[in-house]
Amino acid sequence: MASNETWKPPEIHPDPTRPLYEQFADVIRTEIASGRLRPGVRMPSVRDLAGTWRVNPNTVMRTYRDLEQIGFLMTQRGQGTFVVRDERVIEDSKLAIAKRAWQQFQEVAQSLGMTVHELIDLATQEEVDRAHE
Amino acid sequence: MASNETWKPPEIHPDPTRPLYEQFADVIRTEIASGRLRPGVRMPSVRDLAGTWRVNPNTVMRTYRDLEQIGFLMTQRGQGTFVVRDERVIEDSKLAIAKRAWQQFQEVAQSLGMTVHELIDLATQEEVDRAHE
Amino acid sequence: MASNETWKPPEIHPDPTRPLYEQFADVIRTEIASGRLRPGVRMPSVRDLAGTWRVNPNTVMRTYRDLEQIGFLMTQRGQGTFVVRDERVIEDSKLAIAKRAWQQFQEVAQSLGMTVHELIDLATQEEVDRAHE
Amino acid sequence: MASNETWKPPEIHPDPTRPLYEQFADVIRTEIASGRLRPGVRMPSVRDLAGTWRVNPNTVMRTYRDLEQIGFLMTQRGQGTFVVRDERVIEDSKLAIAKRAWQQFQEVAQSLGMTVHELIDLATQEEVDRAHE
DNA sequence: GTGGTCTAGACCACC
DNA sequence: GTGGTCTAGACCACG
Repeated sequence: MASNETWKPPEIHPDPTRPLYEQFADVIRTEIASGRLRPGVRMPSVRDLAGTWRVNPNTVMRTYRDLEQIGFLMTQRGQGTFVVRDERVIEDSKLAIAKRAWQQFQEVAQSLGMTVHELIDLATQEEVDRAHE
Repeated sequence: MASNETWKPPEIHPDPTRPLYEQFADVIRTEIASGRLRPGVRMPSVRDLAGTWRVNPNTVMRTYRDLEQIGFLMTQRGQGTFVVRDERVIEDSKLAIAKRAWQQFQEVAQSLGMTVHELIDLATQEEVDRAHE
Repeated sequence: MASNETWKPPEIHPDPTRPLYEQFADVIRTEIASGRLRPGVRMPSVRDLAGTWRVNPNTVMRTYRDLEQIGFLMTQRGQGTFVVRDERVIEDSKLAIAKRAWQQFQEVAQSLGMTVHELIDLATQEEVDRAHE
Repeated sequence: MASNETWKPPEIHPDPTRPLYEQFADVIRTEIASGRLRPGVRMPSVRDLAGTWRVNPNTVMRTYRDLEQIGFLMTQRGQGTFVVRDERVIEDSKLAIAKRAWQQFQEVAQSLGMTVHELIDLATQEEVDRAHE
C-alpha cells in the first residue's frame, strides 16, 4: 500500500508569533498542493521530522493529527502516516479550505459594510493620502 | 459635548476558541463600521455591558482598552467611554482591518500553492464539481 | 487685605486624557507666572469658577487645594481664596517646579544612559532616517 | 536560537501613586537602554518575576504585554518572553521616549509662561538666590 | 456614578 | 514548564 517515493522536508523559518504546529501544517499542505509531496507517499516519522526541524515531537504530532482531520494525511497504526491516496479527497479538502478562507474574507467585508470588491480595493490601493502628511 | 444618542448592544454568540475580549472588539468594530454605533456616542459603562453580556467587567474593560489603543474609543476620566469623534481615525482603522484580512487570505492561497485569483475561483465555482458526485 | 483687582478666567480647552484639576492648575499657574493674575488678587469662588468652566465644583476645589499646597494660593476661611501676596513665595514655587521638571528630565536621560544634551538632541532632531523607508 | 545570557532583576521601590505595571515597564526599559538587559536575552518567566518582586503574576503579565506592544519584548508561545533582537526597534523606542520627555518638559515651561531655556536656567542656577537668605 | 489597578485563583493552549 | 484568558472581588482616582 505504501509508495516507495520519499519526501525531503523543506527548511523552515518559523514565525514565533504563530503556533508552530499550524505553520508546519501550512508547509505540508503547500508541499502536497504543489505536487512535491505525492499521494500515497509515507511521511517521515514524528520523531524524525521533529529531529529534522529541531522541535518537540508533540508539536509534529499535533500537526499530523490536524492534517489527518482535514483529510490530507491518514495514519495506519504501526505502519506510519501517509499522504492520502485519493486525489479527490485532497481536492475536496483544498476546496473546503478555500471556501472557508473566502467566507471569512466575506464576513470581514460585511462587518465593515462593504462588498468584497470594495474591501479588496481598499486593501490593495496604496495610500495616496499619506503623502501630504 | 457628548452625544445623546444611545446604542443597543447586539446579542452575542461567543466562539469558545477565541478570547471573549477579542470577539467583543470585533462586535463593536462592526457596529461602528456599519453605522449603528456613531461617532461621539457614549458606550455603555463597563459594568453595564458586562451585565448585559453576562461576563466579568474586567473582560469588557480589556475590550475597551484595546479599542482605545487602536483608536476606536476614547475614555474621559470619570465620565465614561466614547466612540471617537474623528471619522478619519475610523477610516484609518478600516484600512488596517482590510489589509489584515487580505493578507490572511493571501497566506491561505500561498499555503495551498495557488494565486489569490485561483483561490477565489476555486471558492466560488464549486458547483461544477458537485455535479458528478 | 484683599486686592480689589479682579481676574477674568481664560477659556479652557481640556484634554480629555488628563485630569481636569491638573489642567486647571496649569492654567492658573500660567496666569500667575505671566502676571495676568497678580499677587493678592482674590480668586473666583469655587462655585463661580466651576460655573464659568462648566465643571463639577469638586474639580475646582481640588485645583485650589493643590495650588495651595505648592504655595501659589492661600485660603482664608470665610473670605475666599487669594493669590499669595509675597512674590518670593511664588518665585520659590516656580523654582521648585522648575527643579522637579528638570530632575525628571535628567532621570529619563540617565535611564537611557545618555546625557541631557544627547537626550535633547535626540528629541529635537528631525528623523532623517525615516526618509529612506 | 535564544541567548544563554541571564538577567538579574534589580530591586524595586514602588511609588504608590503610579501603577506598578507602569513602573515595572520603566525599570525594564532602563535595563535594556543601559545595556544590562541585552537583545535576545530571555526574560524571567511571569511567575518567577512576580515571585521576586512579590506581586501578582497578572501585574507582571500586564507589563510584559505592554512592552511587547511597544516593541521591546516578544513572546514565543510556550517558550517564554524575550528582549527583542532588532536593535533598531530599541533605538526607535528610545526616540519615542526622548520626544515624550522633552514634550513634557516643554509643557511645564509653557505652564509657567517661560521658554525652555529660561526654565533650564532657573532650574540649574538657583545657588545665586540662596546667597541672600 | 465612571474607569483603573491589583489580587487570588482556576483553567487552557502551547511546547 | 511557558504565556494567556477569565472570574470574583477589593480598593482607588476622578467628576
